[in-house]
Amino acid sequence: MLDIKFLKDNIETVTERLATRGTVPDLSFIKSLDEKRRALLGSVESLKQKRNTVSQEVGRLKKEGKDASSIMTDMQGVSAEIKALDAELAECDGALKTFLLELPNLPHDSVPTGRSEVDNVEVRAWGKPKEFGFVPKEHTEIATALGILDFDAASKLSGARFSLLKGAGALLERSLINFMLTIHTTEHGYIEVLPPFMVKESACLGTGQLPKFGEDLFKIEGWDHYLIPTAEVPVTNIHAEEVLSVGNLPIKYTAFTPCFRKEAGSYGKDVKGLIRLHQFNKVELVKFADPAKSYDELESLVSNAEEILKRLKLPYRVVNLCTGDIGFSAAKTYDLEVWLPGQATYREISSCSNFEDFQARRANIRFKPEGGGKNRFVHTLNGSGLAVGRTLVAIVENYQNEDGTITVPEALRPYMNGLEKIQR
RNA sequence: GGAGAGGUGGCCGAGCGGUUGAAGGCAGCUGCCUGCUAAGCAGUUGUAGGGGUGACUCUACCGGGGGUUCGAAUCCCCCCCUCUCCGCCA
Repeated sequence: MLDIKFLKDNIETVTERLATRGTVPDLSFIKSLDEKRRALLGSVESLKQKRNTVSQEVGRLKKEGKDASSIMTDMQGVSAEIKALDAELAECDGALKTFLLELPNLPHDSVPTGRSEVDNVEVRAWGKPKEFGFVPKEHTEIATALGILDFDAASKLSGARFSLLKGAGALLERSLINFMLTIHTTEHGYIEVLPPFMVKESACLGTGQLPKFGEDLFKIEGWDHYLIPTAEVPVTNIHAEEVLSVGNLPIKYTAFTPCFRKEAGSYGKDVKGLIRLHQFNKVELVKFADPAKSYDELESLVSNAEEILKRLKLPYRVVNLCTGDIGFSAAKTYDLEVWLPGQATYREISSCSNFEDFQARRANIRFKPEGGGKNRFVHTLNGSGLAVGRTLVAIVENYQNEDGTITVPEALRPYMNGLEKIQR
């Protein structure tokens, strides 16, 4: 959510900057709506002041045993008027809030301007795609043949876009989770969190999934709860409605959770394999930062996620998403894209963003600045560290051998009971 | 699921229809004092929003939302959460 004060004083700038994202909002009415609101507020507050003083007067008269019935009757009218104005004011506030909740974040100055993913800018690349002495296969083919992935069983149980891992496949997924969490907690200083996988509507409003993107969420029938689409939602909202002390910043959490997404509108995209599922595992990194330092924190968050790929020796590149491709709540996003030899392409495996105070304002997460003064909103950041299923895909494809086996990356072996090779 | 108790300021805790933004205590801050010394005394300390260049001032906030009333932290209704006991259960 953008700051209404900033917005109404900078309508043209805001419009221009939002336009670079591809949405051209009509902000013209904001100013008049805000003026209307302030006018209403002024009159209702002076009426309330009148009511307060007269009510005290009534109390005093009654105490003295005098008659107050005529002013009491007068005040009935005043109260009715207050009620009507309050209702009008609430309507005004509601309209403003609804509008603000559906307005995306402003892109940071360092975000390249562009319309779609083709305008994203590669920042750096690490590792060289391996040369295979044979034609590398896609993960589905390899893993299915090895009996560690069973899509037939998954679709019998749950339909399309679900997966079922077996044997060494399930072990690989579990080991990856453990591996990532261990590095982030013991080397990168994150506190591990295991949050609920269902959250209330307010949490989804806080991080920006609602009200606009409800069609992507699974809602529990007959209940005000949603399956989390990412750990970002429960973990960021841990500190909703709180005032943190600046000395504790940055607060860094890492969390493993499954993620549930409807993927509505993605029909035909990535239909094969483990790339796009209704349920997938992810290890998430979340930070609450001092606004002055949040962009440094974004860089270190990205490097924390990169470290996982480096340890696994998986080639990747870092991409600075352009204005047309960053998410609704983000001010700036780096994607990590891992090389997939079976598809001969880089695929997104992590997305790391600084949301600045966009989420903090929604979730009301503040901090007391150094030396006191008014409470301010923190900056929130998060990133995948990493998407576990896609990491498994990358390992299967990058570590495949001509004979159909998969070599286990060295860094992972301690987590897999020393297993060096996955074979039938 | 059944029965009960409760949700008040940074924390503890009073208030239960009328100067109560809220006693008292703790904690914090500021002075003063200083041979009763891990002390004493005095003052002060919330958030959000509106108006004013400003000193300042007004409004709202006692879990959330409605209602009754001239007036609600206090009464009524609905909801949420926490705790205790019972039942069920991994």
